[in-house]
Amino acid sequence: MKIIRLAIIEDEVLIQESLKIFFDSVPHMVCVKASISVEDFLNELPALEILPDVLLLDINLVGMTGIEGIPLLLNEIPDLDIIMLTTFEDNDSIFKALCAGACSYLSKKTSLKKIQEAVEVVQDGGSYMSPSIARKIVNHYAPKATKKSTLSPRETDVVNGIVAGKSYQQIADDLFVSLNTVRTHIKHIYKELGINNKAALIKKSYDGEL
Amino acid sequence: MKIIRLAIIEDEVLIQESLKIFFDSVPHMVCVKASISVEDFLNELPALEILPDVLLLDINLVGMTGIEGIPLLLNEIPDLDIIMLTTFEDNDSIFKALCAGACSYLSKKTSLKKIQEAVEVVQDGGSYMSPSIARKIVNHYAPKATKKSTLSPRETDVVNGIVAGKSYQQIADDLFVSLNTVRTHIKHIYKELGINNKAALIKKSYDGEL
DNA sequence: CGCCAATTCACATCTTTGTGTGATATTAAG
DNA sequence: CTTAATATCACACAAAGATGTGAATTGGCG
Repeated sequence: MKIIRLAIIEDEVLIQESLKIFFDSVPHMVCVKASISVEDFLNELPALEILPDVLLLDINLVGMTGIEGIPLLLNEIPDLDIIMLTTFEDNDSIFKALCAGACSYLSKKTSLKKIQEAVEVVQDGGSYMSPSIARKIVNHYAPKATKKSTLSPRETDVVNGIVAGKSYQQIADDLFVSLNTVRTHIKHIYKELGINNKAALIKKSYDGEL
Repeated sequence: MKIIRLAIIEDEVLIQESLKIFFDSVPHMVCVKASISVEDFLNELPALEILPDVLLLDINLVGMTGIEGIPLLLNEIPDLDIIMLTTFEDNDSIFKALCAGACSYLSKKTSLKKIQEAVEVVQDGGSYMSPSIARKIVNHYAPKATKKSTLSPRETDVVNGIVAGKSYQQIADDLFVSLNTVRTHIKHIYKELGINNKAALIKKSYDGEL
C-alpha cells in the first residue's frame, strides 16, 4: 500500500501532538508537517521536500480560519485532500468548507481510529460527511422538484442509458427491445429537445434541463 | 418520541417482508404500506388514511425504476423522506436519486439496525451518504479549484470542444488544425483516461474527474 | 368508436466516431 | 545529445450514430 503523507494544521498543541504521534505510528502513514496556523504552514511549505497527500485542518485557528485558508492551500498543493477538524459541529462552517474545496469533515470527538479511516477513505477518492451536512447538500441539489419531464417514461429510460455511457445496442438489450426501436426513441427525443447529437443530450441531462 | 410511519417499495418479497416485520417490531415505528412497485404504491395510495413519513425505496424495480418514481412520489407526498435501497452500489444511480429528491442511500447489505438508524437520522433531518457519492457531490461544489489536469493544454482544448457538443470537424476548424489531428488527440485522451467514447468523456468532465 | 400519444420494429443511407499504423517537427528535460 | 512529451497530419477500416420513410400495436380519452 502507498504511504499516505499527512499534514496537520491545528492550534491546540495537545491535539496536534496526539495526532502526529498517532499517525506516525501507523505503518503506512507519516506526518510530514504539523503547524499551528495556515500562515505558518504556507511559510514553511517551501522547505518541505515531500508534499502531503492529505491535510487535517482545523477551522478555528488564530489568524486566518481554516476555511479562508483552503483556497490558498489548494493553490499551493492542487492535489491535496483536505479533511476539516472542528470542535463544534457548526454545520454552516462545514458547508462552506466543503464548498471551498475540502472533501470531508470530522468532529474532534472522533476517535483516532475513525480519523485514520477517514484519511484512507479520502485518499481512496471518497469522502466522509456528517448526516446533517449531507442533508443540507442534498437539499441544495433537489429544491426544484417542479420540473416535469417532457419526455415519455420510455424515452427517459433511453436517455438514462445514453447518459450512463451505453451504446444503443446495450440500451436495446437492457430494455429488451430492438436496436431500431432505440433509434426511433432517440429520434423523437432529439426532435423534442431540438438537438441532434448525444453530446448535447448528455449536457442537457447534467444541466438538469430535462 | 413521535411514531415514525414507514412505507416500503421493494420487489423482492423476502426483503420486503423482513423489513416490514422488523420495523413493526420497533416500538416507535410502524410500516403503513409495503408495495412491490412504484405503480402499485401510487395506485393504493388514496386508500391510505395515514401517509408515511419515510419511504424505503428500491432502485431496481419492475416497471418504473425507483429513481423515476421519486418525482411522482414526492408530488403525492411532498414531505416524504426517501431512503434508497440498492443491491449494487451504483454511484451514478445513487447520485441521480439524491438529485431527484431522495435524501439518503443504503445498501441492502446494511443491517436492519443500521437501516433503523438511517430512518431515525433522516426523520431527524439528516442524511446518510456513502463516501464515494459524497465525494462526487463535493466535487460538484468545488470543481474548478481542485482540478488537476493529466491532459495537455491542446488535449484540454479538444475536450472542451467535445463537452461543448461540437463535432470533431467543428473542433478542428476552431483550433485551425486538421480533422485527423483532432482524432489523434482524442485517441491520446481516451488512452490516458481509459475510456473509449465521447459519452464517457463528457461524463468525466461533468463529474470533475479531469 | 375514432383519435392520439406512446411504443414497437424495419430498411436505407449518410455522417460521425473509434481504432490501428504510421510519420514529421518542436520543445523541454535529463 | 538523446529522450520523452507535445503537437501536427495522413490513410484505411470498422463501429456507432443520425436521418428519413413507413408501419403495426396498444391504451386512454372524448
